[in-house]
Amino acid sequence: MTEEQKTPEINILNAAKEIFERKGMAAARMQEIADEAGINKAMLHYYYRSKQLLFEAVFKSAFSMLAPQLNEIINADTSIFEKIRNFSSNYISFVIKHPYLPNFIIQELNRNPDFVKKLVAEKNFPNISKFKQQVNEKVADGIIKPIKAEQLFINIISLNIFPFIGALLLTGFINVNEEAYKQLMEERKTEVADFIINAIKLK
Amino acid sequence: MTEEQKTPEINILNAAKEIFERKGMAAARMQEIADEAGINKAMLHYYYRSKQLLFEAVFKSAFSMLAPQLNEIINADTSIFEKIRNFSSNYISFVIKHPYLPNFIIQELNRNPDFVKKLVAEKNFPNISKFKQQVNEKVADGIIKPIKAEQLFINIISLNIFPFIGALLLTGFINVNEEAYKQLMEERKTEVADFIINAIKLK
DNA sequence: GTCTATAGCCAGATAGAC
DNA sequence: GTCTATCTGGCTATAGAC
Repeated sequence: MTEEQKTPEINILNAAKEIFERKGMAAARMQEIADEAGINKAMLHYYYRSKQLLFEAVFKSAFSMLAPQLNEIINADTSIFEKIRNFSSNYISFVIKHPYLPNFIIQELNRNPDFVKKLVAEKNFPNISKFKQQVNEKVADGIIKPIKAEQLFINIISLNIFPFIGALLLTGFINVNEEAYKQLMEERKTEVADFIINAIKLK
Repeated sequence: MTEEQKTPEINILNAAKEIFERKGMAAARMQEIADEAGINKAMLHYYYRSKQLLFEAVFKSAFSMLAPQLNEIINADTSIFEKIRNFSSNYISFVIKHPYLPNFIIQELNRNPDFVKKLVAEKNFPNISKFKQQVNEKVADGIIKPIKAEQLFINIISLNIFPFIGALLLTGFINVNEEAYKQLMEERKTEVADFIINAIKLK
């Protein structure tokens, strides 16, 4: 069906995502969201009561799209190298489709640190203990070089997420246009995993 | 001298940095900046005319603190491995002292993409061509594994910057307190360079 | 449920006394 | 140069007709 049959709630939520993710909570305007949704400003309040509540709905929805992606690296039932390859490839593909999403999450977490405590308390953050154990085993077995699982985790996330968050900064330095930068991101679907595996593999 | 002899302009600029970097342009309030500076709101306008102009002064000042740090990796007159070691160590030390700065820069660039074009045009971005040449040489000489200089550059920046921008997200996953996370960042002053060098060094 | 009109508040900016 | 008081515009939120 080309004609989407969506409820007003969903329609508003999608419009709000669009605007909030691009502008952030503080700079977003309810009028803009209404325009994006093709409805009246009053409707936003009718369905979501306030800007704050609408924002929270968007944030939760966005976070629940990102978290499972990150979860994959932690609790998949595959070898450590495969996890790294799958995650990098899948995650980069995902973010190419949702370029503003990671920036939005991180931005709003930074503006509102209490969110994190709440999300942790609600078990919205997968625990990395399984990944940690796996890394420690491989280190002990002499498969990978000695490295703290936490540092490896930080490296994997950094290499996959930052190039999107810092895209504008990086294009400024590298001095390429948007098209060429996209090409670099495509390459990273395999490049990043190769880089990480080279860094940790013994022999 | 313990009593700082600073002009009102500098005093305001410092206060504005503090607030803008933590809250971003849109969420920052002139009243808050005035309070932080210990002066009246009207003074801000007397010295900087408008919020927008004050913001631009802050952004330029912040960017000019960050850019030279990044410049170092590109145009230092040392071996590629030393560059990576120096940069990682220096940059992480720097950001530990200015934790909100990279996030602020990236955030405001993302909200205002035209800034980038302006900054590039004003030559505020160092060109990476020297770094590129150096990487290509080392690849040709069989010192490092084949890798595009652009990808290596992205990796270096990502590994050094993201852990600060995404600190809240990462602490959520790793499930450590602020103190333990700081300790991880301290370790990264050498860990990051080791990781990168392991990834690219040929045997 | 959906709209128009408007209340009410808040923040940037300025007027004007000192 | 520095302050208090105030204007003005814009934005969230709601009242109320349909």
